[in-house]
Amino acid sequence: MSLDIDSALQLRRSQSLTSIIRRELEQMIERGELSAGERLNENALAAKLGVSRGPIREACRGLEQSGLVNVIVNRGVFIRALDGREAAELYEIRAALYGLAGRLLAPIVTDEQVATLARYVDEMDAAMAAGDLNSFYPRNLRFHESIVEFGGNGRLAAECAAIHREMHLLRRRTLDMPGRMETSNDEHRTILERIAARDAAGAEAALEEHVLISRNALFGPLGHYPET
Amino acid sequence: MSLDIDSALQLRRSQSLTSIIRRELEQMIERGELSAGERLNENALAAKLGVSRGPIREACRGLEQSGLVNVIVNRGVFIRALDGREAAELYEIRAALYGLAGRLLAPIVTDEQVATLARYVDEMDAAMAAGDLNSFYPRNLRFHESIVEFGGNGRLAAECAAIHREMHLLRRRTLDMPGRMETSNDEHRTILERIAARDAAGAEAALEEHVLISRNALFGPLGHYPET
DNA sequence: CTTTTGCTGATTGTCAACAGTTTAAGATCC
DNA sequence: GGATCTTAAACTGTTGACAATCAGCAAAAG
Repeated sequence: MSLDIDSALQLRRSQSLTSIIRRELEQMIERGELSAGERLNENALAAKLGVSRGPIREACRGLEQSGLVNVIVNRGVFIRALDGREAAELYEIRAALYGLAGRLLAPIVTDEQVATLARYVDEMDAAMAAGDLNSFYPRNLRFHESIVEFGGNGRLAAECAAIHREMHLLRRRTLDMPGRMETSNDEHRTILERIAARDAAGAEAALEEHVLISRNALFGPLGHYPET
Repeated sequence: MSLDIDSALQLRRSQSLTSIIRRELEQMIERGELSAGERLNENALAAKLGVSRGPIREACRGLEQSGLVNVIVNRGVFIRALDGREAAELYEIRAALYGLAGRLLAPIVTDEQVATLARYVDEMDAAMAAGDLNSFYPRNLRFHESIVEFGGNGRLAAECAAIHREMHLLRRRTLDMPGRMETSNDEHRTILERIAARDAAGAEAALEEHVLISRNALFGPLGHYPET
């Protein structure tokens, strides 16, 4: 896990140790190597990465601001744990933002972009038929990312990516549920059709609903926020 | 501007210097004491606040992640400047989030909350009649904050506050424009009426439109993003 | 037996110093 | 006079060390 010497020296002209470490920690969280509630030991991390505590601490302050860790004074930094209420809140926001993305994209989408999105959906179908979840998941990610990116609002894309990162703080995954993969891709087809038809309002509604259905698959169709 | 010794020692039991400094810098940006593009000198800041560079740097990494500053390696941290495109993108996101807030609030709003919102609108009318912009602006802020807070999605409120902070990176202010104050409060009344009527879709639409009208007052009603 | 008090080790918060890079002024040359 | 190289000052990136604080445990008091 130690950083390559040559590339590290190259990178340090254009990147600081802090940013490298921050990205490393983000990926560790995304891969689940750091689980929610766990504490980050500054000394241990510094020793493991071969740097001093300064850059580690700076990276942690960045992670704190992006919501991936909690910092308690004189106690340390803890990988943030999303409780049910916070997760539900995030899903609501995510639904609104994806809806916006669909509304933005529909009027300006190119045929080529539609073809790209269609390819993702087809590949998800194939992965589904093969029961290959490890292949399904990245396509699913790319499908949603592409819709947001093609929409042309760069900040929206960044915001959605940040929310997606934060979702990894929740242990349970929606798509792990039996049968969710099939219905999920049906929804993807609906979204695709409405985008291809340049139907802004329809695409917005379909994307919002898609996210909210995912939330309900986790929490059940509640009117209120779940406690845990 | 040096921190009061006694209160500083009190606070250091519950807060780190880093968080104090971060808040201080945020307020400096909000008050316009730090203007866009300006560079932060770590040594000067450290001397001015009576601390070392460590906490300063940590605070800056937090500000970087929340989008208030840009960090260029070996060059320093610069107060971020919002160009027209980024500002327009932010307005789009803000419109969607405020729309969501209205949709969430309408079904659950209490009579007391409606009365509070009505009071803000009345006070804005009074400020308007007196031509008192310095009184209008904080009521306007509280009106929007309250709608988001009453909606019950705490994360949404935090997100809206972050976007609002970021808006201060834009020099021109919407409400400074002649006539905007009047039309703005008309829109507030519409929003209030629809919330009071528990009309979720109507409140959502009114809030979205309100934000987009503000954007257009800045940029003109464009279909595309302005260059500057 | 439970609670409180006082240690001990580990960990965080902060600082001052060092190393490398950028910037800007001055000298040199055309 | 203008351009380019040189050099020094200023600044950032990083480090190691010191002081303050916290968690855990043992001993003493009730």
